[in-house]
Amino acid sequence: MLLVSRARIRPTREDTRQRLFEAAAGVFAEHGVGAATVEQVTSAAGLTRGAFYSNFASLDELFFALYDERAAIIAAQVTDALSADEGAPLEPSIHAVIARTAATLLLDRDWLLVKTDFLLYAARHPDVAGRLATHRAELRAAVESRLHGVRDRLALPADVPAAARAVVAAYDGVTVQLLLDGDLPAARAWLTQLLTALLVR
Amino acid sequence: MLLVSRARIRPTREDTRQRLFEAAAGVFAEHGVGAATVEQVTSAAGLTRGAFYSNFASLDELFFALYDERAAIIAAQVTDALSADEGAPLEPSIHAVIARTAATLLLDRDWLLVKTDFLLYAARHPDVAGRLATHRAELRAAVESRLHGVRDRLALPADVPAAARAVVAAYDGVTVQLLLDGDLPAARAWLTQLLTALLVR
DNA sequence: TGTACATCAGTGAACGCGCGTTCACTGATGTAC
DNA sequence: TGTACATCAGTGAACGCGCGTTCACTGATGTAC
Repeated sequence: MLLVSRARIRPTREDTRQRLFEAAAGVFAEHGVGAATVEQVTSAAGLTRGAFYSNFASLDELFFALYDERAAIIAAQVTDALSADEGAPLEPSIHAVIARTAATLLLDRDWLLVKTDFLLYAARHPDVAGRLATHRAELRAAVESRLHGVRDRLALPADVPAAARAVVAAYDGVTVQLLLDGDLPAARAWLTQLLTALLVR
Repeated sequence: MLLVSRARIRPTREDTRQRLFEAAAGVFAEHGVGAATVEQVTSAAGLTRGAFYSNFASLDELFFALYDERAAIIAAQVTDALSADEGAPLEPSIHAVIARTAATLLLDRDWLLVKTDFLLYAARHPDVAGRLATHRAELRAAVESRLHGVRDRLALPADVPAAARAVVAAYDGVTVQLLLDGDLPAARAWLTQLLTALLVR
């Protein structure tokens, strides 16, 4: 049984995994998946390379695990944020929905870098493309379900799925611009403008 | 003076550079810039590593030179294609302009991979981001100049630059989808649909 | 046209480093008595 | 509560490979006479 009174000296296995995750997120964002090394990740985590091999079989495996974890968190956040006011007594205006979508979708630069790296990885290794497709489908489903509430006011009212895909395309397009200039407020404004043009009749 | 009558045995320096370019385009597309090695490029070109160092200082330098060359070719192609019917007796319909834009912009998968790799590289190394910005500005200018011909029929008639940026954003968004599924006809159709929604009043 | 010489692009062997991967070992944690 | 033992997560040294980079050399091309 675990002695709660005595302070724990050695971190649990899960602690170590988490430290590797966090260090890897930074290293992958900075150098890219292709160029990252085990040494960079473990030294950023303050561990030895042996610790890495005790927890993962390869950098790719860590990269996938990291992507899955972060993608799940983000999908849940987006779903929560978008469905928060659903079924409220007063149906929100479509502009309010767009504002919330634009505010929710754009995330921090490190994640965009890792996500784009994963896009390239998936494009080059079709066998892992399914992971990315799953994540995108989750986001699309969240947007779609949100759009149903305002479907009569959509520019493409008969085709909510197409509208949701258009939202994702606009998001991807703005992501590229954001990666280039790093101007988050401008990206949000631009995304709002695009979504309005795409969705409002 | 060069003897034209005798068949040339040894390729010119420019030939070698070109062979390295072509081999590198394939290797970068397949493995990514981060993971590509000098050995992969030179063996794909049928040369030794020494030949590489006789022509370039580093893989990065080759990558930049390749990007510049291809980007210039593509910018010229797009400009030509879009301005081909300008000043024609009959102003083309906006739908014709959209169709031509959609047909012109989407290019082969290898280029999309390299281009996206360069996007990530630029995002991580702001000092080279200017090269990419230049290329994007050329494309945007070509689109913008084309849109002027149909400005009265645009959804954003007062703001042709914004319309041109929207075209680029839609293009970037569709690029992501195309990298994932490789379905070029679907991507073209989808780009046409997005551009129509964005541009046609 | 022919010969002797200079140039220099590409060769391929060599060197050394960094990295991936392994593994005997350490010492903290958990368990049995 | 205390002691002896088992487990096993992480250490860090070691090995070997692949790669970047260099450089003396080769032989095709260009030039001078």
